[in-house]
Amino acid sequence: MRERLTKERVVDAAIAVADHDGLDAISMRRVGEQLDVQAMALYRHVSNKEELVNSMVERVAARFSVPRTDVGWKDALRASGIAAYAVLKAHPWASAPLASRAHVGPERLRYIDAVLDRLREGGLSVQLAHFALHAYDGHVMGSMYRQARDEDEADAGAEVAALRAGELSAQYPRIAESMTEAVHDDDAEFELILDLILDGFDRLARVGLSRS
Amino acid sequence: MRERLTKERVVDAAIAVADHDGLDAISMRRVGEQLDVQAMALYRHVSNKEELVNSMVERVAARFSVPRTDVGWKDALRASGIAAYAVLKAHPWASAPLASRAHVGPERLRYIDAVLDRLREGGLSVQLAHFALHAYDGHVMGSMYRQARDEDEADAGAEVAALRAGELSAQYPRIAESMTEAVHDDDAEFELILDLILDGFDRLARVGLSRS
DNA sequence: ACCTGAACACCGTTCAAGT
DNA sequence: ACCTGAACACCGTTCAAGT
Repeated sequence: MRERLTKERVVDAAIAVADHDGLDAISMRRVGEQLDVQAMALYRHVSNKEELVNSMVERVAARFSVPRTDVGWKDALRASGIAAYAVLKAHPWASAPLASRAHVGPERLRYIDAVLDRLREGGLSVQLAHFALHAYDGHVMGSMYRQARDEDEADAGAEVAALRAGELSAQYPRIAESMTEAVHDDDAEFELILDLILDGFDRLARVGLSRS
Repeated sequence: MRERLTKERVVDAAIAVADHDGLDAISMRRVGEQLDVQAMALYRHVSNKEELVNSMVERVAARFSVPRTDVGWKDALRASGIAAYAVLKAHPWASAPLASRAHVGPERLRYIDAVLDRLREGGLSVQLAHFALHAYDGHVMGSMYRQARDEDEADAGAEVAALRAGELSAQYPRIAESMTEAVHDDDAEFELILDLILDGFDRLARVGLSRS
């Protein structure tokens, strides 16, 4: 009845749990349950929980598509950034480990190398490309990290609730203004800042960063 | 002998533990031990672990100094960003909760309101200031979040170790180039990207973002 | 060869009991 | 009023045992 366990099935099951209930819901017992197996059986396929999580993250990173080489570097990186953002939207729990750079595996390296290559081709020095990678990557992973927590916990806190209700607007007038007048469109915001980063580094590259 | 417990002492002890061993080392039993008290005694002063962590984060946020109002907005925000970054460097465990926007308390709101005020004064529309806040805040909190994990775990992974050893440089040539030729100066990187963000939004404000 | 049961040292948290 | 002990339902992980 029960299929034989494989590492692939273990990681799949863990991803299903995380997609449903978040990364904190991952426990060896819970993943085992998902597979109709005792927690201890998982240790045949992953050496410990950390390796399981790393494998889950790698699986997500494997879905990041490398920037195209047949269009301009900014267009290519813009598109690959938006694509990675979309992948993360489907697996928001992966944002935290990805943003924190805990364990960088081969899939991640493949992606990073391709991004660096585009940046270099865009005329950025090795030094500037290194900075640009961190700005780009930090923005892509970091944006989803912030959003993930904004949603999944309704743990807004008493103050934010009061703000939303219109109280405290005297105490924090600019926040009140922002909450009532600004459009809160995470996707538009993501793209605007992404462009700002790419254009900013383009400008720096063209000015020529002599020190490097 | 033992001083009476107060919420302040509980939070102080927890911060000491986190400064020493990271956020994951925080447990009610461990914090109790630090205070020569059973874990259960802490529940007199915090309603649960989540509230304890929120209080720890608020204490760090209390040390963020608001941007000055007697200099230009970009200089002011540049300085306050660097100051916040320095505070986080002393308490890197706070970066994760701050970057994720889990629980925003009064100290955080005070800081955010002041940043928004400077941005508005710089001529940014409500909409643009809202985006700029996220870019600015995400960069400040996010940079330290990445660095925190880069260091505290020597869990670099087999691949990164191999890269450092010069192997795999054929497979990931751009990463190899970056590792050998680029200067890895986190502070300089932080400031360059901070400037890029501030200058970018300044430019957008001056061009006039008609939609908003 | 593959999975399980029992066990160990941890968690957060509740609640009745001690002083 | 303030702290503790015992307990409950969880963790990750080890190891000997079962099939």
